[in-house]
Amino acid sequence: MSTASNDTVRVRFAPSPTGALHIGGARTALYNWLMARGSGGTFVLRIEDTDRERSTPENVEQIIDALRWLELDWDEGPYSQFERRERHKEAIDRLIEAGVAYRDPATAEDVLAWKAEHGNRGYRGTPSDEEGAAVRLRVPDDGETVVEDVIRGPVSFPNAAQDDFVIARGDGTPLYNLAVAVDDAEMGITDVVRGDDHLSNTPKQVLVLRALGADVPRYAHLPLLHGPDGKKLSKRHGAASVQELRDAGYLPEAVRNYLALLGWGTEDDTTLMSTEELIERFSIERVGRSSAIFDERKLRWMNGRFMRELPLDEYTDAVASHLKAAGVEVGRDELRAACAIAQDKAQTLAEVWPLIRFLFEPPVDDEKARAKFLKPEHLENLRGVRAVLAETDPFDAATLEERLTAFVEERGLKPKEVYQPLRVAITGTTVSPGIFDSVAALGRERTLERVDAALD
RNA sequence: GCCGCUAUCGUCUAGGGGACUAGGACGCCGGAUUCUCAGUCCGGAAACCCGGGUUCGAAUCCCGGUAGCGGUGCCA
Repeated sequence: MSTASNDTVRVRFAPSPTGALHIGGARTALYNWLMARGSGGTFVLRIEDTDRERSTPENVEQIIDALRWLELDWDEGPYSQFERRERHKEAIDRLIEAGVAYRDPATAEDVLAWKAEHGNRGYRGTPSDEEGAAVRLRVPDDGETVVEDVIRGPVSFPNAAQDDFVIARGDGTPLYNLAVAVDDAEMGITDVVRGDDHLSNTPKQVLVLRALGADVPRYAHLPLLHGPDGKKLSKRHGAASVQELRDAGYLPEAVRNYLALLGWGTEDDTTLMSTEELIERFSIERVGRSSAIFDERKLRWMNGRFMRELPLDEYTDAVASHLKAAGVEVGRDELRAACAIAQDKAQTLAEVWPLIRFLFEPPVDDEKARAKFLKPEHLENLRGVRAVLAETDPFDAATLEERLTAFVEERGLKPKEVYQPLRVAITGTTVSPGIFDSVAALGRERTLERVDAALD
Protein backbone atom coordinates (compact mmCIF):
# COMPACT_ATOMS: atom_id res chain seq x y z
CA MET A 1 0.00 0.00 0.00
CA SER A 2 1.38 3.39 -0.82
CA THR A 3 1.39 5.76 2.07
CA ALA A 4 1.33 9.51 2.19
CA SER A 5 4.62 11.12 3.15
CA ASN A 6 4.65 12.00 6.80
CA ASP A 7 6.72 15.16 6.61
CA THR A 8 4.06 17.45 7.97
CA VAL A 9 0.90 16.23 9.58
CA ARG A 10 -2.28 17.37 7.86
CA VAL A 11 -5.43 16.23 9.59
CA ARG A 12 -9.03 17.12 9.07
CA PHE A 13 -12.27 17.16 11.00
CA ALA A 14 -15.06 16.44 8.55
CA PRO A 15 -18.47 16.48 10.21
CA SER A 16 -21.68 16.15 8.30
CA PRO A 17 -23.97 18.96 9.43
CA THR A 18 -26.92 16.97 10.64
CA GLY A 19 -27.49 18.93 13.85
CA ALA A 20 -25.69 19.83 17.03
CA LEU A 21 -22.14 18.61 17.53
CA HIS A 22 -22.24 15.63 19.88
CA ILE A 23 -19.50 14.82 22.31
CA GLY A 24 -18.38 11.96 20.08
CA GLY A 25 -17.79 14.40 17.27
CA ALA A 26 -16.23 16.85 19.69
CA ARG A 27 -13.75 14.22 20.80
CA THR A 28 -12.89 13.39 17.19
CA ALA A 29 -12.29 17.08 16.53
CA LEU A 30 -10.18 17.33 19.69
CA TYR A 31 -7.98 14.36 18.78
CA ASN A 32 -7.37 15.78 15.32
CA TRP A 33 -6.60 19.18 16.78
CA LEU A 34 -4.28 17.67 19.39
CA MET A 35 -2.38 15.82 16.66
CA ALA A 36 -2.00 18.96 14.58
CA ARG A 37 -0.97 21.16 17.48
CA GLY A 38 1.38 18.57 18.90
CA SER A 39 3.28 18.20 15.67
CA GLY A 40 3.21 21.66 14.19
CA GLY A 41 0.84 20.30 11.57
CA THR A 42 -2.29 21.67 9.96
CA PHE A 43 -5.86 21.22 11.10
CA VAL A 44 -8.39 21.40 8.28
CA LEU A 45 -12.13 21.84 8.77
CA ARG A 46 -14.25 20.37 6.04
CA ILE A 47 -18.02 20.19 6.07
CA GLU A 48 -19.39 17.06 4.42
CA ASP A 49 -22.54 18.56 3.02
CA THR A 50 -23.08 16.60 -0.15
CA ASP A 51 -26.45 15.45 1.13
CA ARG A 52 -28.38 18.62 0.39
CA GLU A 53 -31.47 17.50 2.25
CA ARG A 54 -29.77 17.34 5.61
CA SER A 55 -27.26 20.11 5.28
CA THR A 56 -28.60 23.45 6.43
CA PRO A 57 -26.73 26.67 7.17
CA GLU A 58 -28.06 26.51 10.74
CA ASN A 59 -26.57 23.08 11.25
CA VAL A 60 -23.21 24.21 9.91
CA GLU A 61 -23.33 27.23 12.20
CA GLN A 62 -24.02 25.02 15.21
CA ILE A 63 -20.93 22.96 14.55
CA ILE A 64 -18.76 26.00 14.09
CA ASP A 65 -20.13 27.54 17.29
CA ALA A 66 -19.35 24.37 19.19
CA LEU A 67 -15.78 24.24 17.90
CA ARG A 68 -15.27 27.89 18.77
CA TRP A 69 -16.58 27.40 22.26
CA LEU A 70 -14.25 24.42 22.69
CA GLU A 71 -11.46 26.68 21.43
CA LEU A 72 -10.44 24.20 18.76
CA ASP A 73 -9.21 26.52 16.05
CA TRP A 74 -8.64 25.35 12.50
CA ASP A 75 -5.97 26.45 10.06
CA GLU A 76 -7.89 25.89 6.83
CA GLY A 77 -11.55 25.90 5.93
CA PRO A 78 -14.28 25.45 6.55
CA TYR A 79 -14.35 23.86 3.11
CA SER A 80 -17.67 22.84 1.72
CA GLN A 81 -17.57 19.43 0.16
CA PHE A 82 -20.62 20.30 -1.91
CA GLU A 83 -18.79 23.23 -3.45
CA ARG A 84 -16.06 20.90 -4.59
CA ARG A 85 -18.47 18.79 -6.63
CA GLU A 86 -16.84 19.67 -9.97
CA ARG A 87 -13.58 18.18 -8.71
CA HIS A 88 -15.46 15.07 -7.75
CA LYS A 89 -17.14 14.85 -11.14
CA GLU A 90 -13.79 15.11 -12.86
CA ALA A 91 -12.55 12.20 -10.80
CA ILE A 92 -15.64 10.20 -11.68
CA ASP A 93 -15.12 10.90 -15.39
CA ARG A 94 -11.52 9.81 -15.12
CA LEU A 95 -12.51 6.58 -13.46
CA ILE A 96 -15.10 5.86 -16.15
CA GLU A 97 -12.62 6.60 -18.91
CA ALA A 98 -10.06 4.34 -17.27
CA GLY A 99 -12.67 1.60 -17.20
CA VAL A 100 -12.57 1.16 -13.41
CA ALA A 101 -16.01 2.66 -13.02
CA TYR A 102 -19.13 2.16 -15.11
CA ARG A 103 -22.74 3.27 -15.47
CA ASP A 104 -25.30 0.82 -14.21
CA PRO A 105 -29.08 1.37 -14.05
CA ALA A 106 -29.62 -1.30 -11.35
CA THR A 107 -31.79 -0.23 -8.42
CA ALA A 108 -31.36 -1.29 -4.81
CA GLU A 109 -33.88 -4.10 -5.37
CA ASP A 110 -32.02 -5.25 -8.45
CA VAL A 111 -28.84 -5.46 -6.41
CA LEU A 112 -30.56 -7.46 -3.68
CA ALA A 113 -32.03 -9.86 -6.23
CA TRP A 114 -28.65 -10.29 -7.89
CA LYS A 115 -26.99 -11.04 -4.58
CA ALA A 116 -29.65 -13.55 -3.61
CA GLU A 117 -28.94 -15.35 -6.87
CA HIS A 118 -25.21 -15.27 -6.42
CA GLY A 119 -24.91 -16.53 -2.86
CA ASN A 120 -24.55 -13.12 -1.25
CA ARG A 121 -21.38 -12.25 -3.08
CA GLY A 122 -20.58 -8.63 -3.69
CA TYR A 123 -22.77 -7.18 -6.43
CA ARG A 124 -21.25 -6.96 -9.90
CA GLY A 125 -23.23 -4.92 -12.42
CA THR A 126 -23.33 -4.71 -16.16
CA PRO A 127 -22.16 -1.50 -17.87
CA SER A 128 -24.90 0.32 -19.71
CA ASP A 129 -25.40 3.61 -21.51
CA GLU A 130 -28.85 4.08 -20.14
CA GLU A 131 -29.90 7.61 -19.22
CA GLY A 132 -29.96 8.27 -15.48
CA ALA A 133 -27.81 5.28 -14.57
CA ALA A 134 -25.71 5.54 -11.42
CA VAL A 135 -21.94 5.11 -11.57
CA ARG A 136 -20.35 2.18 -9.76
CA LEU A 137 -16.74 1.43 -8.99
CA ARG A 138 -15.49 -1.94 -10.21
CA VAL A 139 -14.33 -4.03 -7.26
CA PRO A 140 -11.99 -6.97 -7.92
CA ASP A 141 -13.47 -10.43 -7.36
CA ASP A 142 -10.58 -11.84 -5.44
CA GLY A 143 -8.00 -10.70 -2.97
CA GLU A 144 -8.66 -8.42 -0.07
CA THR A 145 -8.32 -4.77 0.74
CA VAL A 146 -6.29 -4.12 3.85
CA VAL A 147 -6.71 -1.01 5.97
CA GLU A 148 -3.61 -0.30 8.04
CA ASP A 149 -5.17 1.25 11.11
CA VAL A 150 -2.98 2.97 13.67
CA ILE A 151 -5.27 1.95 16.51
CA ARG A 152 -6.39 -1.51 15.39
CA GLY A 153 -3.56 -2.76 13.26
CA PRO A 154 -4.22 -4.25 9.83
CA VAL A 155 -7.88 -4.95 9.12
CA SER A 156 -8.65 -6.89 5.98
CA PHE A 157 -11.85 -6.99 4.00
CA PRO A 158 -12.44 -9.65 1.37
CA ASN A 159 -13.13 -8.04 -1.99
CA ALA A 160 -15.56 -10.77 -2.94
CA ALA A 161 -17.96 -9.54 -0.23
CA GLN A 162 -17.72 -5.92 -1.37
CA ASP A 163 -20.35 -4.62 -3.78
CA ASP A 164 -19.43 -2.58 -6.82
CA PHE A 165 -20.54 0.49 -4.89
CA VAL A 166 -22.15 3.62 -6.23
CA ILE A 167 -19.87 6.64 -6.49
CA ALA A 168 -22.29 8.94 -8.35
CA ARG A 169 -26.06 9.18 -8.35
CA GLY A 170 -28.10 8.87 -11.48
CA ASP A 171 -28.11 12.65 -11.82
CA GLY A 172 -24.33 12.64 -11.77
CA THR A 173 -23.86 14.06 -8.27
CA PRO A 174 -20.97 12.49 -6.33
CA LEU A 175 -21.45 10.31 -3.28
CA TYR A 176 -19.71 10.28 0.06
CA ASN A 177 -17.13 7.54 -0.44
CA LEU A 178 -15.94 9.13 -3.66
CA ALA A 179 -15.96 12.69 -2.36
CA VAL A 180 -14.08 11.83 0.83
CA ALA A 181 -11.36 9.98 -1.03
CA VAL A 182 -10.92 12.74 -3.59
CA ASP A 183 -10.89 15.48 -0.96
CA ASP A 184 -8.50 13.69 1.36
CA ALA A 185 -6.13 13.10 -1.55
CA GLU A 186 -6.36 16.60 -3.01
CA MET A 187 -6.08 18.26 0.38
CA GLY A 188 -2.99 16.24 1.15
CA ILE A 189 -4.44 14.72 4.31
CA THR A 190 -1.80 12.52 5.95
CA ASP A 191 -3.86 11.11 8.81
CA VAL A 192 -7.55 10.35 8.79
CA VAL A 193 -8.76 10.26 12.40
CA ARG A 194 -12.47 9.58 12.67
CA GLY A 195 -15.11 7.44 14.35
CA ASP A 196 -15.19 3.70 14.21
CA ASP A 197 -18.43 3.81 12.25
CA HIS A 198 -16.31 4.65 9.21
CA LEU A 199 -14.09 1.59 9.42
CA SER A 200 -16.31 -0.43 7.12
CA ASN A 201 -16.31 2.40 4.59
CA THR A 202 -12.56 2.66 4.56
CA PRO A 203 -11.82 -0.18 2.11
CA LYS A 204 -14.15 1.55 -0.35
CA GLN A 205 -12.22 4.77 0.00
CA VAL A 206 -8.93 2.93 -0.33
CA LEU A 207 -10.24 1.33 -3.53
CA VAL A 208 -11.16 4.75 -4.93
CA LEU A 209 -7.81 6.22 -3.91
CA ARG A 210 -5.93 3.42 -5.63
CA ALA A 211 -8.06 3.61 -8.74
CA LEU A 212 -7.21 7.29 -8.85
CA GLY A 213 -3.53 6.55 -8.36
CA ALA A 214 -3.49 8.66 -5.20
CA ASP A 215 -1.60 8.12 -1.94
CA VAL A 216 -3.48 6.38 0.86
CA PRO A 217 -3.40 8.29 4.17
CA ARG A 218 -2.80 6.71 7.54
CA TYR A 219 -6.04 5.79 9.26
CA ALA A 220 -6.99 5.85 12.93
CA HIS A 221 -10.52 4.75 13.80
CA LEU A 222 -11.65 5.83 17.23
CA PRO A 223 -13.95 3.67 19.32
CA LEU A 224 -17.45 5.10 19.56
CA LEU A 225 -18.83 6.84 22.61
CA HIS A 226 -21.99 5.63 24.30
CA GLY A 227 -24.52 7.01 26.78
CA PRO A 228 -24.84 5.86 30.42
CA ASP A 229 -27.05 2.97 29.34
CA GLY A 230 -24.38 1.62 27.02
CA LYS A 231 -26.38 2.54 23.98
CA LYS A 232 -25.47 4.91 21.26
CA LEU A 233 -25.46 8.55 22.32
CA SER A 234 -28.65 10.49 21.79
CA LYS A 235 -30.55 13.50 23.00
CA ARG A 236 -32.07 11.49 25.79
CA HIS A 237 -28.71 10.92 27.45
CA GLY A 238 -28.46 14.21 29.27
CA ALA A 239 -25.79 16.63 28.17
CA ALA A 240 -24.83 14.88 24.99
CA SER A 241 -24.14 17.88 22.80
CA VAL A 242 -21.47 20.52 23.18
CA GLN A 243 -24.11 23.22 23.51
CA GLU A 244 -25.70 21.38 26.40
CA LEU A 245 -22.34 21.06 28.11
CA ARG A 246 -21.81 24.79 27.79
CA ASP A 247 -25.29 25.57 29.11
CA ALA A 248 -24.77 23.21 32.03
CA GLY A 249 -21.89 25.40 33.12
CA TYR A 250 -18.80 23.42 32.17
CA LEU A 251 -15.51 25.06 31.29
CA PRO A 252 -14.07 24.37 27.82
CA GLU A 253 -10.70 23.39 29.25
CA ALA A 254 -12.34 20.88 31.56
CA VAL A 255 -14.35 19.43 28.69
CA ARG A 256 -11.17 19.12 26.64
CA ASN A 257 -9.41 17.31 29.47
CA TYR A 258 -12.32 14.99 30.07
CA LEU A 259 -12.90 14.19 26.41
CA ALA A 260 -9.20 13.55 25.84
CA LEU A 261 -9.32 10.85 28.51
CA LEU A 262 -12.29 9.10 26.94
CA GLY A 263 -10.42 6.47 25.01
CA TRP A 264 -6.93 7.63 25.75
CA GLY A 265 -4.84 7.22 28.87
CA THR A 266 -1.39 8.24 30.02
CA GLU A 267 1.31 5.77 31.04
CA ASP A 268 1.52 7.25 34.51
CA ASP A 269 -2.20 7.70 35.18
CA THR A 270 -2.06 11.47 35.06
CA THR A 271 -5.66 12.66 35.01
CA LEU A 272 -5.74 16.43 35.34
CA MET A 273 -3.97 18.12 32.48
CA SER A 274 -3.83 21.59 31.05
CA THR A 275 -4.44 21.88 27.34
CA GLU A 276 -0.71 22.52 26.84
CA GLU A 277 0.05 19.28 28.59
CA LEU A 278 -2.59 17.49 26.54
CA ILE A 279 -0.97 18.73 23.35
CA GLU A 280 2.41 17.64 24.55
CA ARG A 281 1.43 14.20 25.77
CA PHE A 282 -1.30 13.06 23.42
CA SER A 283 -0.46 10.25 21.06
CA ILE A 284 -2.91 8.60 18.73
CA GLU A 285 -1.08 5.27 19.08
CA ARG A 286 -2.10 5.07 22.73
CA VAL A 287 -5.80 5.41 22.03
CA GLY A 288 -7.70 2.33 23.20
CA ARG A 289 -9.78 0.05 21.04
CA SER A 290 -12.97 -0.34 23.05
CA SER A 291 -15.92 2.00 23.21
CA ALA A 292 -16.39 4.27 26.21
CA ILE A 293 -19.36 5.60 28.09
CA PHE A 294 -19.75 9.31 28.71
CA ASP A 295 -20.02 9.79 32.48
CA GLU A 296 -21.07 13.27 33.44
CA ARG A 297 -20.22 12.77 37.13
CA LYS A 298 -16.53 12.57 36.42
CA LEU A 299 -16.76 15.63 34.19
CA ARG A 300 -18.41 17.47 37.10
CA TRP A 301 -15.59 16.59 39.43
CA MET A 302 -12.99 17.59 36.89
CA ASN A 303 -14.78 20.82 36.12
CA GLY A 304 -14.80 21.69 39.82
CA ARG A 305 -11.05 21.22 39.95
CA PHE A 306 -10.55 23.55 37.02
CA MET A 307 -12.93 26.13 38.46
CA ARG A 308 -11.13 26.26 41.78
CA GLU A 309 -7.80 26.83 40.10
CA LEU A 310 -9.01 29.75 38.00
CA PRO A 311 -7.68 33.22 38.94
CA LEU A 312 -10.55 35.21 40.47
CA ASP A 313 -10.88 37.57 37.52
CA GLU A 314 -11.15 34.75 35.02
CA TYR A 315 -13.54 32.97 37.33
CA THR A 316 -15.69 36.08 37.51
CA ASP A 317 -15.66 36.43 33.73
CA ALA A 318 -16.76 32.83 33.30
CA VAL A 319 -19.58 33.22 35.82
CA ALA A 320 -20.63 36.53 34.26
CA SER A 321 -20.93 35.12 30.77
CA HIS A 322 -22.84 32.13 32.05
CA LEU A 323 -25.23 34.38 33.96
CA LYS A 324 -25.65 36.60 30.95
CA ALA A 325 -26.67 33.63 28.83
CA ALA A 326 -29.22 32.82 31.53
CA GLY A 327 -30.53 36.39 31.45
CA VAL A 328 -28.96 37.64 34.67
CA GLU A 329 -26.80 40.74 34.57
CA VAL A 330 -25.11 42.16 37.64
CA GLY A 331 -22.33 44.63 38.33
CA ARG A 332 -18.83 43.38 37.72
CA ASP A 333 -17.32 44.50 41.02
CA GLU A 334 -20.14 43.09 43.10
CA LEU A 335 -19.98 39.86 41.18
CA ARG A 336 -16.25 39.61 41.71
CA ALA A 337 -16.70 40.05 45.46
CA ALA A 338 -19.45 37.45 45.48
CA CYS A 339 -17.35 35.00 43.48
CA ALA A 340 -14.51 35.40 45.95
CA ILE A 341 -16.55 33.77 48.70
CA ALA A 342 -18.12 31.09 46.52
CA GLN A 343 -15.32 29.95 44.24
CA ASP A 344 -14.37 26.77 46.04
CA LYS A 345 -17.95 25.62 46.54
CA ALA A 346 -19.23 25.06 43.03
CA GLN A 347 -18.49 22.35 40.49
CA THR A 348 -20.19 24.02 37.57
CA LEU A 349 -20.83 27.64 36.64
CA ALA A 350 -24.54 26.95 37.01
CA GLU A 351 -24.09 26.22 40.71
CA VAL A 352 -22.61 29.62 41.51
CA TRP A 353 -25.71 31.77 41.25
CA PRO A 354 -27.79 29.91 43.86
CA LEU A 355 -24.95 30.45 46.32
CA ILE A 356 -24.56 34.17 45.77
CA ARG A 357 -27.97 35.31 44.69
CA PHE A 358 -28.78 36.58 48.20
CA LEU A 359 -26.25 39.35 47.60
CA PHE A 360 -28.20 40.64 44.62
CA GLU A 361 -31.80 39.83 45.44
CA PRO A 362 -34.02 39.56 48.53
CA PRO A 363 -33.83 36.26 50.41
CA VAL A 364 -35.58 33.40 48.68
CA ASP A 365 -38.66 32.00 50.35
CA ASP A 366 -37.86 28.52 51.58
CA GLU A 367 -40.64 27.46 53.89
CA LYS A 368 -38.93 24.35 55.12
CA ALA A 369 -35.84 26.31 56.08
CA ARG A 370 -37.89 28.83 58.05
CA ALA A 371 -39.88 26.14 59.77
CA LYS A 372 -36.71 24.41 60.89
CA PHE A 373 -34.45 27.27 61.89
CA LEU A 374 -36.68 30.21 62.73
CA LYS A 375 -38.62 28.59 65.54
CA PRO A 376 -39.41 30.67 68.64
CA GLU A 377 -36.43 29.22 70.50
CA HIS A 378 -34.11 30.41 67.73
CA LEU A 379 -35.43 33.94 67.70
CA GLU A 380 -34.12 34.61 71.18
CA ASN A 381 -30.60 33.83 70.00
CA LEU A 382 -31.12 35.78 66.82
CA ARG A 383 -31.95 38.86 68.86
CA GLY A 384 -28.63 38.48 70.61
CA VAL A 385 -26.87 38.05 67.29
CA ARG A 386 -28.48 41.22 66.03
CA ALA A 387 -27.05 43.18 68.92
CA VAL A 388 -23.57 41.79 68.26
CA LEU A 389 -23.87 42.59 64.58
CA ALA A 390 -24.97 46.14 65.27
CA GLU A 391 -21.81 46.80 67.24
CA THR A 392 -19.22 44.88 65.22
CA ASP A 393 -16.68 47.20 63.67
CA PRO A 394 -15.00 46.78 61.29
CA PHE A 395 -17.70 44.72 59.66
CA ASP A 396 -15.41 42.18 58.04
CA ALA A 397 -15.28 38.39 58.08
CA ALA A 398 -12.43 38.09 60.58
CA THR A 399 -13.96 40.46 63.11
CA LEU A 400 -17.40 38.96 62.68
CA GLU A 401 -16.01 35.52 63.32
CA GLU A 402 -14.31 36.72 66.48
CA ARG A 403 -17.42 38.43 67.90
CA LEU A 404 -19.91 35.80 66.90
CA THR A 405 -17.74 33.01 68.27
CA ALA A 406 -17.49 34.87 71.55
CA PHE A 407 -21.27 35.28 71.60
CA VAL A 408 -21.82 31.57 71.03
CA GLU A 409 -19.44 30.73 73.87
CA GLU A 410 -20.86 33.23 76.33
CA ARG A 411 -24.33 31.85 75.89
CA GLY A 412 -23.13 28.26 75.94
CA LEU A 413 -24.86 27.52 72.64
CA LYS A 414 -24.12 25.14 69.83
CA PRO A 415 -22.71 27.05 66.84
CA LYS A 416 -25.34 25.51 64.62
CA GLU A 417 -28.16 26.93 66.76
CA VAL A 418 -26.88 30.38 66.01
CA TYR A 419 -25.48 30.23 62.52
CA GLN A 420 -28.27 28.38 60.76
CA PRO A 421 -31.01 30.80 61.90
CA LEU A 422 -28.76 33.69 60.84
CA ARG A 423 -28.13 32.05 57.47
CA VAL A 424 -31.83 31.49 56.89
CA ALA A 425 -32.55 35.08 57.89
CA ILE A 426 -30.14 36.61 55.37
CA THR A 427 -30.37 34.13 52.47
CA GLY A 428 -33.71 32.43 53.02
CA THR A 429 -32.06 29.01 52.66
CA THR A 430 -29.87 26.62 54.60
CA VAL A 431 -27.05 26.59 52.04
CA SER A 432 -24.65 29.45 51.43
CA PRO A 433 -20.96 30.31 51.49
CA GLY A 434 -19.31 30.55 54.91
CA ILE A 435 -21.53 32.48 57.32
CA PHE A 436 -18.92 35.12 58.25
CA ASP A 437 -18.04 35.69 54.60
CA SER A 438 -21.70 35.89 53.70
CA VAL A 439 -22.58 38.41 56.40
CA ALA A 440 -19.55 40.57 55.62
CA ALA A 441 -20.34 40.55 51.92
CA LEU A 442 -23.96 41.52 52.55
CA GLY A 443 -22.90 44.44 54.72
CA ARG A 444 -24.22 45.65 58.04
CA GLU A 445 -27.22 47.55 56.79
CA ARG A 446 -28.77 44.84 54.68
CA THR A 447 -27.90 42.15 57.21
CA LEU A 448 -29.69 43.99 60.04
CA GLU A 449 -32.69 44.62 57.80
CA ARG A 450 -33.01 40.95 57.03
CA VAL A 451 -32.49 39.85 60.60
CA ASP A 452 -35.17 42.31 61.72
CA ALA A 453 -37.53 41.00 59.09
CA ALA A 454 -36.95 37.46 60.32
CA LEU A 455 -37.50 38.56 63.92
CA ASP A 456 -40.87 40.02 63.03
C1' G B 1 -28.00 -13.01 6.48
C1' C B 2 -23.08 -11.06 5.10
C1' C B 3 -18.58 -8.06 6.43
C1' G B 4 -15.96 -5.85 10.40
C1' C B 5 -14.68 -4.14 15.44
C1' U B 6 -14.56 -4.78 20.76
C1' A B 7 -14.42 -7.32 25.80
C1' U B 8 -9.87 -5.35 33.26
C1' C B 9 -13.86 -2.60 39.47
C1' G B 10 -20.74 0.60 38.41
C1' U B 11 -17.77 4.29 34.94
C1' C B 12 -12.90 6.12 32.59
C1' U B 13 -8.47 3.54 32.52
C1' A B 14 -2.93 1.34 33.72
C1' G B 15 -0.88 -3.15 32.55
C1' G B 16 0.89 -6.36 26.50
C1' G B 17 3.99 -13.83 29.45
C1' G B 18 6.84 -14.00 35.75
C1' A B 19 7.58 -7.23 39.51
C1' C B 20 -0.42 -8.67 39.91
C1' U B 21 -2.16 -10.47 47.11
C1' A B 22 -4.31 -6.67 39.33
C1' G B 23 -2.50 -0.03 40.11
C1' G B 24 -4.85 5.02 39.55
C1' A B 25 -9.18 8.33 38.89
C1' C B 26 -14.67 9.34 39.20
C1' G B 27 -18.69 7.51 41.82
C1' C B 28 -20.17 4.76 46.28
C1' C B 29 -19.62 3.55 51.78
C1' G B 30 -17.23 5.00 56.62
C1' G B 31 -14.26 8.55 59.47
C1' A B 32 -11.88 13.52 60.20
C1' U B 33 -12.22 19.00 59.37
C1' U B 34 -17.23 20.30 65.44
C1' C B 35 -21.70 27.03 60.73
C1' U B 36 -24.77 24.60 56.16
C1' C B 37 -23.40 22.90 51.46
C1' A B 38 -19.29 22.01 48.71
C1' G B 39 -14.19 21.19 49.15
C1' U B 40 -10.01 18.86 51.43
C1' C B 41 -7.66 14.69 54.17
C1' C B 42 -7.74 9.46 55.83
C1' G B 43 -9.79 4.50 55.40
C1' G B 44 -12.99 0.73 52.82
C1' A B 45 -15.90 -2.34 49.38
C1' A B 46 -15.43 -3.12 44.16
C1' A B 47 -12.85 -6.01 38.02
C1' C B 48 -9.22 -9.49 34.27
C1' C B 49 -16.80 -12.24 29.89
C1' C B 50 -16.87 -17.95 29.48
C1' G B 51 -14.39 -22.48 27.71
C1' G B 52 -10.32 -24.76 25.62
C1' G B 53 -5.21 -24.53 24.17
C1' U B 54 0.34 -22.82 23.99
C1' U B 55 3.82 -22.34 28.22
C1' C B 56 7.41 -24.22 33.95
C1' G B 57 4.12 -19.83 34.23
C1' A B 58 -1.50 -16.19 30.89
C1' A B 59 -5.25 -10.38 32.62
C1' U B 60 -1.35 -10.49 28.88
C1' C B 61 -0.42 -15.14 23.09
C1' C B 62 -3.84 -18.63 19.98
C1' C B 63 -8.71 -20.92 18.92
C1' G B 64 -13.89 -21.35 19.92
C1' G B 65 -18.21 -19.50 22.30
C1' U B 66 -21.09 -15.58 24.29
C1' A B 67 -22.31 -10.55 24.56
C1' G B 68 -22.14 -5.55 22.84
C1' C B 69 -21.33 -2.34 18.86
C1' G B 70 -20.56 -0.59 13.70
C1' G B 71 -21.35 -1.23 8.51
C1' U B 72 -24.13 -3.53 4.86
C1' G B 73 -28.21 3.20 0.89
C1' C B 74 -28.28 6.39 -5.87
C1' C B 75 -26.99 8.86 3.55
C1' A B 76 -22.71 11.02 5.74
